[in-house]
Amino acid sequence: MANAGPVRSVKKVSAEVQAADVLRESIVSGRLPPGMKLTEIKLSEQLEVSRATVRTALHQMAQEGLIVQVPYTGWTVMTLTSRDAWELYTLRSSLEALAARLVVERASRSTAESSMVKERLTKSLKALSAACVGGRKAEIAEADFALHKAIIALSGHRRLAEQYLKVEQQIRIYIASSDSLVPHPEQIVAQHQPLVDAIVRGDARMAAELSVTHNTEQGEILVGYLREQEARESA
Amino acid sequence: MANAGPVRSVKKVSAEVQAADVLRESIVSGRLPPGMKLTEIKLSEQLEVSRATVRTALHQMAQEGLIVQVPYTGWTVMTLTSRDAWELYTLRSSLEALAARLVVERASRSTAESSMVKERLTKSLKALSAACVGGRKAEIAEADFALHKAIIALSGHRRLAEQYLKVEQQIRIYIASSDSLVPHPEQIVAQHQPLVDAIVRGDARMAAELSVTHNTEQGEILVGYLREQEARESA
DNA sequence: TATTTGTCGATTGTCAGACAAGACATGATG
DNA sequence: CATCATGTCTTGTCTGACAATCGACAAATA
Repeated sequence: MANAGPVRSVKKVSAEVQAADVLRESIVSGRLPPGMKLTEIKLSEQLEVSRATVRTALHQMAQEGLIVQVPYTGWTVMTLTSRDAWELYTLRSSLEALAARLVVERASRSTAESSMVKERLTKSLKALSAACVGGRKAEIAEADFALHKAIIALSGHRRLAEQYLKVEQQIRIYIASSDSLVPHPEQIVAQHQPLVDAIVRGDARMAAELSVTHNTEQGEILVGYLREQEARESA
Repeated sequence: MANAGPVRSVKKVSAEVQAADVLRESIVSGRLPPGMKLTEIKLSEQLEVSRATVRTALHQMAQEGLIVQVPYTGWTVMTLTSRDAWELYTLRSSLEALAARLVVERASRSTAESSMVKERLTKSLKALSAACVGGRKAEIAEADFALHKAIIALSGHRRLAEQYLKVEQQIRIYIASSDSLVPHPEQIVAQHQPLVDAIVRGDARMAAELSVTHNTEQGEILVGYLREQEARESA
């Protein structure tokens, strides 16, 4: 994620998917800001694909919660309120707690699985720690996402991963809009270490609980920040 | 749900949505069985809409997890394995537990909210009870879904409701394929009563726990049934 | 003035038809 | 038997067109 490869090479992907990828990246990176209006024709010109292709890509993005469509009127980049933030963090919290439990269960099945889980999680945690030392917000946020995503991936639950991805992408919209939302580097490792420990230790209950509390805390910070901002704007 | 209004009247819906609705209904009702192959052209003739319109409807159904697409090859109605069942029930379990907690929290905010929650849930439970007396499997399953969905709706969490709907629809594919999966009528009320009680009583922890156990039990029955069936088929 | 009505431009919704591209089955060939 | 050409089916994508709807502004009206 940090160092984009020079060429995508071999893997041929359909124009649909390419268009969707470009759009998604533009949105989660903040290049297309919330509220930005998108029109099919302009996009088809910019992306050099037909309107039909743009359309399917737009529909997919809408499905992913990154844009909204108003019939016969247009598409706009999703604008998220404090309530949306609440929804996203409560949901994320639940999904991660489930994932944490599943990872523990999986690790308890064999020593091979167990050591694999341990290895991946400690690796992600180390990467996060390193990013915190570096101090660059974007990298920290990325490493943070990566750790959480590692837990999800280790759960081996396809639908869970899918739904989680959707939540994550929407959360990225906030991060793109203000990296003051990234917690202080000193706290981050301290926040994640216990969770990883609990999973590695095989304490499912604790792991789930830590997932919930961690996300809830993060969520409350974000919700609070947005509430303030909304109050300021409406004044 | 029971008595459909005489005429849909005013509300005009787009052909896209109509096509999607027809398809969805055909699948969850079992009229289009799992594994059934769908081709865009045939569907466009049957539904009397253009291929483009069918296409967007198909994409949406794929998104909802009801059909799968193999590039350049075709669309088929989703076939679900025992592993899929496991995924669906673990996910459902988590989502419902979250919803239950949120409903309790909401009910604790005002007596008006509280009595509304109580009213809706007891109403749904009574309907379920009545359906059990009736004894018709399809109606029982429907009332069961309705109760669960009522809890979700009462949580007031849009994204949660969306994701839950997706899970529910996929579960319906199983139910459509064999109504032997509907639990025995005598047990059903006994299974749901404690959950409703816990919510009404305001016991969030218990409500969440009951959601999990209830779903897990249901899920294990289904997974077991499917495992047997799969073993029989592979033999 | 305030309110309703009509008109117009912009944008999506839907359509038809065409061709390219990939997947799959079949049969020919070594 | 393995491998490779071949043909067919279906989706992927494009072009261009027209209808339906929305939003805003102007005009008519009370």
